[in-house]
Amino acid sequence: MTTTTSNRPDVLARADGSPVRALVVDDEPTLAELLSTALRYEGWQVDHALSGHAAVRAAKALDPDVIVLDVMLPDLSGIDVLRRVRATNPNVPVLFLTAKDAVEDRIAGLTAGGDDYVTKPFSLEEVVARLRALLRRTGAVSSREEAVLVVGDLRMDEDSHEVSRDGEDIRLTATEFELLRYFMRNPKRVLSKAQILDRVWQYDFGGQANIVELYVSYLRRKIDKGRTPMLHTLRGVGYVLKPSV
Amino acid sequence: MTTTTSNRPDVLARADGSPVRALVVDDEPTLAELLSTALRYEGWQVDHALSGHAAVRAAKALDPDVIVLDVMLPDLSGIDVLRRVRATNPNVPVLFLTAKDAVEDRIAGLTAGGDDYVTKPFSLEEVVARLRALLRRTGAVSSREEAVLVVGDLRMDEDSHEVSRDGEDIRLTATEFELLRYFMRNPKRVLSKAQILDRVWQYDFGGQANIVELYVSYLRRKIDKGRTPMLHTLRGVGYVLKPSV
DNA sequence: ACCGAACCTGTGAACTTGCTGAGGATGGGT
DNA sequence: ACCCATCCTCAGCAAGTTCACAGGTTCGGT
Repeated sequence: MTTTTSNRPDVLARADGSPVRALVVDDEPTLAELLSTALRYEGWQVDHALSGHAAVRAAKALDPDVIVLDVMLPDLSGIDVLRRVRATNPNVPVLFLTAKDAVEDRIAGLTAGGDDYVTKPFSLEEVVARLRALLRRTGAVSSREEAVLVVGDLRMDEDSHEVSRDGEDIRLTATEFELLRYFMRNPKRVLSKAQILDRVWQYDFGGQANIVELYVSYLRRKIDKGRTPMLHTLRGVGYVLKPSV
Repeated sequence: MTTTTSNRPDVLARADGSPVRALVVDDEPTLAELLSTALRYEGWQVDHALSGHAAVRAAKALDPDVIVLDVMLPDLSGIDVLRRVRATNPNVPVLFLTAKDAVEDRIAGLTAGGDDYVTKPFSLEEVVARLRALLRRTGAVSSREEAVLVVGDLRMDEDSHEVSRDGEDIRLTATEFELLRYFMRNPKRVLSKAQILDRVWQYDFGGQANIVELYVSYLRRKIDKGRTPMLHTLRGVGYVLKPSV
């Protein structure tokens, strides 16, 4: 069961086994590209639209399983796009992108229907996690999978944010949680510091590169302290999370 | 029991197991959309009509289990719609939406048959709760479910509005009750402040965002004071209600 | 053994987030 | 008309979190 089309342990798929279809809507080409690439890496089929009108057309033509929608588009407001898209795709879940300091971007009611949003600047890990959560909830994909990640005796419940090792509860901060989630979604795979930085930190992070080392150190303190280590350093390469067995 | 079609603990269904069918009638597209999406998220099958005539037609065609009906439609009065709908669907329960300052006796006439109403602006949590109550009362759905929510030693009777923890009665205000109900319908799931705001507060709430913090604080005072805490803060993420075990 | 590079981690400052007391506004009930 | 419960704003405090920096440690190669 480990060797499917991808060696990722947890690629989501639709009921008929075909890949998840996502539509990314952002007028900034760089961001649209960044998101598209990240989602393709999840094994999904991705299209993107650079305007509201294009988004409405694309939604109609492609019938995506999920939509990532920047609420700040030049031609149509987020709510307009949503309404028009819902006219043809009444059930598609939407993840909204909104500026953090947006003067009340009127996101009110957007999460009410079960949709969700993330604020810019976001981390890719966060976007992907939320999309997966949306897909899980709406049942659009065949996920035998629960919202629980398990690696060895390490356990993470994405819904309740509970983490435990060998039954013992572990409290993590938001950043630690995201970092560990990234590791747990890629067990036994070496992740370089650059990869981790790109994935777990906000895309505009401009700080010192050793922040990853610092947080790995924090994580080890919480999950490896006094136990068989699961988080290993590969000098000059990166880090791996491996079952302690 | 964890792996049903949805991971919601309490999705209502009809006798034959098919989803509940709801018809939303409101001439304001945004509101109709908001309601429809929220009800779909409950796992129901939803259609909406934007006028009285369309509503009558839709009711005939769809034979819904429940109808959400704005009494203030441009083409037909609420009474007319009700009368015509009842001609083809004599038993369908109706939840009326009415403006706050609407004349009281008219509503009284409408709801005489066991129907119910909420005033605009409403909170989604309230609408959903009333609809669930209507469905329960009319027996249109197979609800093994009682009107009682239980999480750990916390108990809430939705019909009598009684709340107790470990046998001890707790008096809650209306807002506190709705907030706790939302938590109890989503135990062990992180709820963000935005989600809570969208769901528990009226859709036109434009106030300070820290209102959620305030009410969580009130709730804790009443349900957690001097006990093992059940309402936990996840900094930067949201809140979770968990059994104190 | 030695050396430099890579990595680890203690310290503390800056910042963010959440909590809660005080009090104003509102509205229903008597 | 008054009172009281409730809802909500505001603002200050407390606590948690993120991050830079720097000195210490480990590792691999020679």
